[in-house]
Amino acid sequence: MINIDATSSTPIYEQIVNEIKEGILKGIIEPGDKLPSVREMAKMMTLNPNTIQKAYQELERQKVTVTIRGRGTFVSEDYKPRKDEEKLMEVREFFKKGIVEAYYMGFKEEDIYEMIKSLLKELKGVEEDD
Amino acid sequence: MINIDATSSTPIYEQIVNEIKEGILKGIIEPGDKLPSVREMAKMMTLNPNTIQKAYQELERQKVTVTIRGRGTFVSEDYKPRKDEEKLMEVREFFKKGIVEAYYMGFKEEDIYEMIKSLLKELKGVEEDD
Amino acid sequence: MINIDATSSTPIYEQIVNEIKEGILKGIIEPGDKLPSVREMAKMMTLNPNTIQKAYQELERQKVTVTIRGRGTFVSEDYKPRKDEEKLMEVREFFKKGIVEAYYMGFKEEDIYEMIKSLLKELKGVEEDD
Amino acid sequence: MINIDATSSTPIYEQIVNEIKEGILKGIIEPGDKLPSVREMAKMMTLNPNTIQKAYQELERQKVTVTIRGRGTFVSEDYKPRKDEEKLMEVREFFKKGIVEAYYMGFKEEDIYEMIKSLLKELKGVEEDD
DNA sequence: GTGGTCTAGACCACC
DNA sequence: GTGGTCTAGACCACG
Repeated sequence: MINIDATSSTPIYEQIVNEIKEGILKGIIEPGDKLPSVREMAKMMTLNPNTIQKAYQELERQKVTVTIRGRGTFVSEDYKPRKDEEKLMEVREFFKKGIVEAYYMGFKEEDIYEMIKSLLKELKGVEEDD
Repeated sequence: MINIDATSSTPIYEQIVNEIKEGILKGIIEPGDKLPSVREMAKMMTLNPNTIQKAYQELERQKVTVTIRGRGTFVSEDYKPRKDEEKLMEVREFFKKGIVEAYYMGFKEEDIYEMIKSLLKELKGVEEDD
Repeated sequence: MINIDATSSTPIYEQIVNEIKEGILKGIIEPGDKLPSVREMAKMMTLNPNTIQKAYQELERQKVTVTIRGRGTFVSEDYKPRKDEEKLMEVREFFKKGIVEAYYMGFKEEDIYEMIKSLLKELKGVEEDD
Repeated sequence: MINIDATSSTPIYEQIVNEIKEGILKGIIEPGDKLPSVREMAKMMTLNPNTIQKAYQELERQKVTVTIRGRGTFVSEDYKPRKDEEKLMEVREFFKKGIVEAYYMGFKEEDIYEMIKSLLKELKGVEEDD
């Protein structure tokens, strides 16, 4: 389920964080679900346990997961979205970089909207029916 | 004109590249314009000339600028957009990360479209009226 | 294995790039092989690590190598040749310069073909027999 | 007749040298012909006279031209090809770089011979009938 | 004046 | 351990 590109410039632990957050949005992983243990995950993905550990810590820091001592790591059931100024700028930056690069690839506004639309569908399409 | 965030995890030279590409899109810098010399820019931004040099070389590698020996670095007059598969994935990734983070901030689809729209206006709004 | 001519007008980092690409063609270095670390290579060649770094980054930019974070730099296993117009012109230029200079040395057509043949053998002769 | 690319990494004076040597091979300029004066050439090509001067000096150093004080610069009538070891290595290097890059573009041996053949025709085709 | 290369030495994030 | 970034300062070729 989790695809890692070892040659990417994005750190592996960050790729894991992204993939898990994406999996939750898509409904593949649900609130309350237990994540595999650090060791288990490390073995599955043939990665250094320290890398998984760092990913889990980051997820917890973002309140996406909670860790219960002795039980494991679970997807938060009561995740409360929080807009802080910093996060908002970060999102803007992602979009801005995307748009700038898109323009330099010859994209038109419509192409950009098209891509956004397709990504929105991919990420939340599952729950579209509620 | 160029804002650098020294605390950002994005390397300084990359921030410079982004800012210049953005400035060109916005029409603040125009094709044919000369960029400040490496030393001049370094002094202006109180950065090491090597850092500017790296940014300029990356811009040239991307064909955003051309350098003329002994004269300086200029914004390309004949930039030809090219879509390669890799670049396309990169853009998709930027947007995907933006959308995922936006959802985790509590954004709705409309909020995302709103932000994209505002960014598109900011980046290309100047030329929209001709 | 890598021979550097410090007196050459060709930059050292570029000589390194060329030598490594040549080594791969000759089969001396194989896809998947790890290159010496930047520091190791720098020590071996008594060069500054930054110089090696620049060579390695250029190799990666050309997709000749990939780097895996924390592990090192490796020869690409899946190198996909791509002809772009610009590269084609570059190759033509190399050959043209070679031919012009050859004529000025008194070479005949046969001599030129002879030299090309000998170089082709040298560069790919190893795999010729499979 | 002389095409200069100001954005090329090849120095302008060197491009001039190459173009003139090529023109002589092609028979466009003939032994005994007078080259335009430095100032004249500089005005024609809108280049700095120093650049032309440097090109002419290099041509003379290579014995491709001779300068007669007060009369001007002329294409040598009695050019004697000289193979020195150094020149030979230089030619080999040009060809080697061309071949290496050609292989990395996906060229086969035949493609390389094809390109060489086409260049030979282009450069000496005119005199093929003697 | 311009950009390009190189050295020396430092600090950092990642695995 | 690995590569990546940055500073400081030097030297060079080119126009």
